[in-house]
Amino acid sequence: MDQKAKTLPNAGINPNVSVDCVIFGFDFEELKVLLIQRKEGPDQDLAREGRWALPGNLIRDDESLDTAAGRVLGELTGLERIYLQQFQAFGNPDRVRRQADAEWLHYMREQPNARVITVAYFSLVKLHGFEPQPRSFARNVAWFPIDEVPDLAFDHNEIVESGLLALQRILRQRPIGFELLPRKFTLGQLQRLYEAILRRPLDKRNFRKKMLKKDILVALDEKQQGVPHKPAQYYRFDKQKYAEWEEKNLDADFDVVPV
Amino acid sequence: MDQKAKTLPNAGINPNVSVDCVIFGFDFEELKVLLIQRKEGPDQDLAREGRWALPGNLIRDDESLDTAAGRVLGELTGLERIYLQQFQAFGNPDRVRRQADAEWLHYMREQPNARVITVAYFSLVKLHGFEPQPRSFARNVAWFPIDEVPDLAFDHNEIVESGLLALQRILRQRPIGFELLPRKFTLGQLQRLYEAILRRPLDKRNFRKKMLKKDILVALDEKQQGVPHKPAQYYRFDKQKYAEWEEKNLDADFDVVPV
DNA sequence: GGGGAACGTGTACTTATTACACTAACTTTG
DNA sequence: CAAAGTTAGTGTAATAAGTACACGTTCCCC
Repeated sequence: MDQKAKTLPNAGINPNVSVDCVIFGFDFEELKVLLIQRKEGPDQDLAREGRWALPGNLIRDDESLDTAAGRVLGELTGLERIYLQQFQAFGNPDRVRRQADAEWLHYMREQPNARVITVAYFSLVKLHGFEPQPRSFARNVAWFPIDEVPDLAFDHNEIVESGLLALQRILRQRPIGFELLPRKFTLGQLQRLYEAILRRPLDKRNFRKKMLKKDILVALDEKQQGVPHKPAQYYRFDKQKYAEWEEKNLDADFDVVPV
Repeated sequence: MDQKAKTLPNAGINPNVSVDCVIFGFDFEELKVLLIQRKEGPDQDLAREGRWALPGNLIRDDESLDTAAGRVLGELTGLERIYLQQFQAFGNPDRVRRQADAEWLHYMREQPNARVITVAYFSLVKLHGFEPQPRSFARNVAWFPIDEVPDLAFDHNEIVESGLLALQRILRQRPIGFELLPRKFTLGQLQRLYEAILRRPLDKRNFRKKMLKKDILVALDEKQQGVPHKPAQYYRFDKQKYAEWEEKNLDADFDVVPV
């Protein structure tokens, strides 16, 4: 039985399940999403009409969902050890139908109506100083401001929407915003990040008060340089201190947002 | 191509994706989980050694994930319009392997190493006055206290754990506890429900103060009868009032728990 | 009618949230 | 080199929320 499997071009790949990643980045001004256009080839009409889509792929039979998402991300960005979290599975019967190309022919005969279920992840990338390169399955890669996401392939607009909601929810439970910033950052940058994700203005003094009180930031011996205004103090996030905070507040949310 | 599909016993069923439900109930004392033992038959060794398992099933090609979960629940309990929410997909490569029975033989040849991905839902049932009957795919059905869940089939223990965490999280964001109680209930019962889910004691006066202040409960003209202590006031949850609360507090959690 | 059991209530203290405006430090421009 | 532009950085007073805590009440049962 393995013999036949090995002769199939897609052996070892699960034709029913994919992962898709909503990759967020922050350029100190806006929240952005990384989208791709697929290469020509057998997958071509999966993203019909050249539309932009979320990076994603069918999973292999030997990898977990998390691993598959990490693989997709790695293939696309070359980055590893990136914040990655599953947030929802999508499986409406009309969402994605596999194309009836030769490679899946056997399978299509047996499951003419099956659709692809996708497990969606969101991912946070320090886009500071990182420009994604088209590679592997992507013909084209680009960051889009979250407010200017075009019509995407399949149900990917819905997935982006849900991903943003998930990000907002989790931002108020854990300090994941730092995953989107370089090691050193200013409080102003951090506040703009929170405002970009939550999509509302926050009071500067209250935000700083609440953030500093958590005692998870350490001020560096360094200030901004070359800015046309009063230079800001740099801080970094202290993982160790956050772990301590967490231990003392086992059940509580990590909420730095004035409601 | 449909011809061949129709001759297959499992046509229209997706062999790679299932849904599983963590069904919670509350008997005024403990939080409970509904588990099943499967019927003998082709599925028999899916739940090896007669172990208890979560209710679940492979999905059909013509239904959404939510629909599939609702179907499983309906087949099992006869109940409909029950609180049901997806919380996580599980897909470790070693979690569940399809058995190589005759029905899936074609498929098994092509995907010898595929495993079943499952999308897990949690569900809240008013178990008050409801006794589940073994039916459809279940040989045996029973409620287990959340602290006394036995060794389950596959990775179902892990799924139950995650389901409880998801329930705890969401209980602090929305007033879903009422889904586990009958229409009329006392504040004491409500508090015990919160304590059972969150697994810690809450201060009675503070809990009542916070809960009543939300203005989502209405006192009924009725008190407990036949109890060997001072009879408690009955209340009911007012969905309309909660909708109003929600509108006024768009971003906030619905948190009635003294931290 | 006494004991057992859960119900129902209030207050004083501490902590968190909110709203709000000006000076400081740097660059650029004229 | 002075003025304009820009963001940084800071404090307080008023209100709201959270916390800790104890005792009389009302029913049933014996």
